[in-house]
Amino acid sequence: MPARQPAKPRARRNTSEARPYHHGDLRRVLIDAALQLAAEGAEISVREAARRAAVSPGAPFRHFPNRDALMSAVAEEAQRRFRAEIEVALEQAPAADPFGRFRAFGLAYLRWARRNPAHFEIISTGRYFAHGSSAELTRDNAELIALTEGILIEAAKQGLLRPADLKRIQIAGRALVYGFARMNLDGHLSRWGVEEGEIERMAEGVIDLFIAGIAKV
Amino acid sequence: MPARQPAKPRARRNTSEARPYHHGDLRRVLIDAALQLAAEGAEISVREAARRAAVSPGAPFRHFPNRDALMSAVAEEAQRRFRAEIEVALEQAPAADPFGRFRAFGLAYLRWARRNPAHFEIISTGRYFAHGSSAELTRDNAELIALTEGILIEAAKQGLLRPADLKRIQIAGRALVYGFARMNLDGHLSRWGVEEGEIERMAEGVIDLFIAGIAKV
DNA sequence: GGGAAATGTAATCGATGATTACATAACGAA
DNA sequence: TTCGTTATGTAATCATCGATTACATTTCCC
Repeated sequence: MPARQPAKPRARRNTSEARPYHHGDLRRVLIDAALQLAAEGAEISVREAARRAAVSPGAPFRHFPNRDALMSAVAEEAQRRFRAEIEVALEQAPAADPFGRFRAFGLAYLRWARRNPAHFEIISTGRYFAHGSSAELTRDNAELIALTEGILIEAAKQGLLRPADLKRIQIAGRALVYGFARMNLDGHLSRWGVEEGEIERMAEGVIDLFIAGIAKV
Repeated sequence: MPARQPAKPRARRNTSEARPYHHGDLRRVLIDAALQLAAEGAEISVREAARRAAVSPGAPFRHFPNRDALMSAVAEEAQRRFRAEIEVALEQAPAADPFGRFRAFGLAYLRWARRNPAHFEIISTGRYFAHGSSAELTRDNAELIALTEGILIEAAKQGLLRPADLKRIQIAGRALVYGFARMNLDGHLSRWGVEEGEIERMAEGVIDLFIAGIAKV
């Protein structure tokens, strides 16, 4: 693999500067800077990312045709982390217990969204760039959808569900989890009188309520 | 009430212009222009609103200290319309039928969000301004929350619910509806294979599924 | 070695939110 | 009616941002 080292320039011409003219991996650094900007609650701007990479304002455009492309790359990275964390959580839940898996999925989803609000916003909102433009993003997303679908199919196979259209259950479940995550993100929960300390517990309660609602009595 | 007429200026000095120097009700016109900008899917910019009001770029700042204040006023107007439409829908549903009312609420909510995506986004996201700054917005919102609370209390009083914490049910229901609205808004539904024509039906199905889940069996 | 390609810089453009000094109209008290 | 005060709009200006272009430097590969 061509993991280039920064490769100290052979001849240094500069009087005092330490950084070589070429940056090493500016693309990567810009994405990380943007991710951190978001995490700090700031707007992501190309210039600020460039500033943090100690590079001229025009440099980023060598790696991204426009701001949207940077945002798209940022979203890809965030979505990768999101998916990875959920999959780790699911490894702890036995495949034979669909409701346990559903619960684990929902909790991991909500926990990540809560810990990474700005990143969650970027990957879920489709306001920062055209979501269709990234194949990787689409793939990661489809993978998560397939995951929940598999869980529900298993539940149906075991005869755990009340009679209902599977797709409808799946979408309702996702809407519930997505909605809770966004209510928190958008500051609705405090307006609903849910204290910061209660959120985690309320998340569990809401998920369990949903499961009880679809489970055969 | 001091509903001032535009009050044709007594003496006209201008050679050809039709519009008087003072605008009549620029504040109102700016809000409407901004609402229309949003409805057209464009970004709301102070300058563009001023342009549409045929007024200089600095004029809006006589009525709004900054862009956020304009956005806040826009949100207030949108939220007023939102609340009004939901309340009209609820008038059609008898108070004695809580589930019918819950259903009517959800459907009216989702229909408005679907027909006014940009306005819904503005009032729900809290990304465009500080939501706490508008008392009117807070009041309209609290009113809607109280509405759903009343519905659930009535359902409990009639013994229609399975045993569960009311607040938990309320938040779950709101998360479900909010989540569905946002999934649609954020383009998730198409990624989930829900065609445009199916959305309305799917919305009903999801709401009914939730009601069935909380109803006593 | 040396030329082509990649990558960064500098200068510049148009749009935006915001501020300031100034112009004009409306209002109200004498 | 008149005249000063206040409200409201204009013009000019600034800093920031995304984006483009011409140019400089470095790396890569034949």
